[in-house]
Amino acid sequence: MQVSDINNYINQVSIDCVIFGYQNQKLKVLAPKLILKGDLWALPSGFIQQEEGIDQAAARILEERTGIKNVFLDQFHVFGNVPRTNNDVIAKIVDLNQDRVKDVGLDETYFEWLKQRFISIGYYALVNADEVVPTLTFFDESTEWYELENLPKMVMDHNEIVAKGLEALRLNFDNQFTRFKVLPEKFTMKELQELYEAVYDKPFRSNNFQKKMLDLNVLERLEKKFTGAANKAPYLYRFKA
Amino acid sequence: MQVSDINNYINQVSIDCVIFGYQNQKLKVLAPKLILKGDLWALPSGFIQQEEGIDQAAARILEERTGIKNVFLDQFHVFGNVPRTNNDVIAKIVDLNQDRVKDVGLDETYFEWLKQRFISIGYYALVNADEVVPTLTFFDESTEWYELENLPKMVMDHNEIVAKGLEALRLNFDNQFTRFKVLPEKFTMKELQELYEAVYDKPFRSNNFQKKMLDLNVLERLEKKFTGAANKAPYLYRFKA
DNA sequence: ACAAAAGTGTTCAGCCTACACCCATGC
DNA sequence: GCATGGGTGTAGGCTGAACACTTTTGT
Repeated sequence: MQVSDINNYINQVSIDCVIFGYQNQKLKVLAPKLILKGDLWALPSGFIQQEEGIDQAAARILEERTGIKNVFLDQFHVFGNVPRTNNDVIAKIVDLNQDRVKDVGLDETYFEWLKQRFISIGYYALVNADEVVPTLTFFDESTEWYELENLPKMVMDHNEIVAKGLEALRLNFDNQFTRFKVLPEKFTMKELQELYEAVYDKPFRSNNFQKKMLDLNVLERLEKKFTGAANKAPYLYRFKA
Repeated sequence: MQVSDINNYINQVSIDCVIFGYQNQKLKVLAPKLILKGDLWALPSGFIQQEEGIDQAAARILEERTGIKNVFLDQFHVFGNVPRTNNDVIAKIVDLNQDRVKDVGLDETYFEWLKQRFISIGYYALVNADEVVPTLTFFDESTEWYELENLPKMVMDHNEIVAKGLEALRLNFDNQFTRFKVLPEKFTMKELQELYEAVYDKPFRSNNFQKKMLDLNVLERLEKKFTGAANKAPYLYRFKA
């Protein structure tokens, strides 16, 4: 991050990404832990360049933080009620990490810029957690996946942003689940059901679930999958083109 | 509008208000006509002050343009894909209205500021059109209510913003209609139905409509309303506190 | 008595839920 | 054959739409 960059960003506007990850039949959220004495987390965030659209910016930020390209992202809300600054947290981090400040080429101007009031546009995405290779920024100590029940304390209104992002994910999931690349190319109905159960955190009945899915008319039934298990072989499905 | 104001605004962020008005059983949109040779309209817009939240800013902008206070406003989308500037339109208006520029205390700095790229937060509201006393800005020739079918050509993506605002209004109407102050304190079921029919631009069956409304459990039935007409007197209703 | 419009009841179809049953597979 | 889990069928309940009917009011 070069200081010159801040001149190319839109001022006082940020993008916060609620990156949901699917892993071991569980829905998780990616959250960097801030490099502080206390325990405090944040959402992966970034800023909007003058030449790029906001959707584009969100995709770039997500790629910078996770290494994953071509992810479907959806904007869900803008958070901009005052007071909304990270003033004290940034000051503390800078203070505690003086030794690293020069190494990474940051300077006081940048930190002051960050301490302004920000309006933040919330985006959510759903990715395969195992594909993610998190990149740490100057402010991060580590980045981990957290289950929604164990979500740690986050800066400002970031906990609220996650809650609203989850709400939006669930609300739109029937229309969007084919666009998230979390299942293998070919998958069984059971695998799709497990994904649904993770997202909504509740069980579905397999027969009714299958009926609902097939009625959506977005699945293509393929050959059967012989697993070697002592039971009927399930069909494989693929999303229609 | 003082030039000094732009230093107190958040840069490159605006708020566009889709102000729906109810009048003569019709749903309309408030749109100022730009003071140009050609015919071009825009949405009432404004900017966010450093000390105010975005919801607050939207309420202030709406009040500045319509004179109405305490209106329920809902944020529905952010528009921020590039290119998104009013460059040419502003240049033309300034050029055509040189004589008025100094009178109203505007200067080149302000116009240059306006020509930047803007990210715009969309809000919608629904008001009683007859209560509105529109205020004209430097850029407006007039301000009128337009029925949705006759919506004129607007700058940038403003037509799209209206479309998305209408979609949001309809989507949330069952949950929000009690918060819009467009009906009199006491109203008949028929009056409520006419409002619904205006919003959704389709007829409802009075018996099914009544059942649905009463099931929502937000209406309080009051005394009958004797109009003098040669038919059964309808009940009056009030929104529950 | 009658017309006009408000209000109520009732049936029908569609959808989701829940329970029961049948089928393929490997031991 | 039998346990296991996939897949299908069907009855019950809820919701919303359409139709028919009853009630109230002023002329």
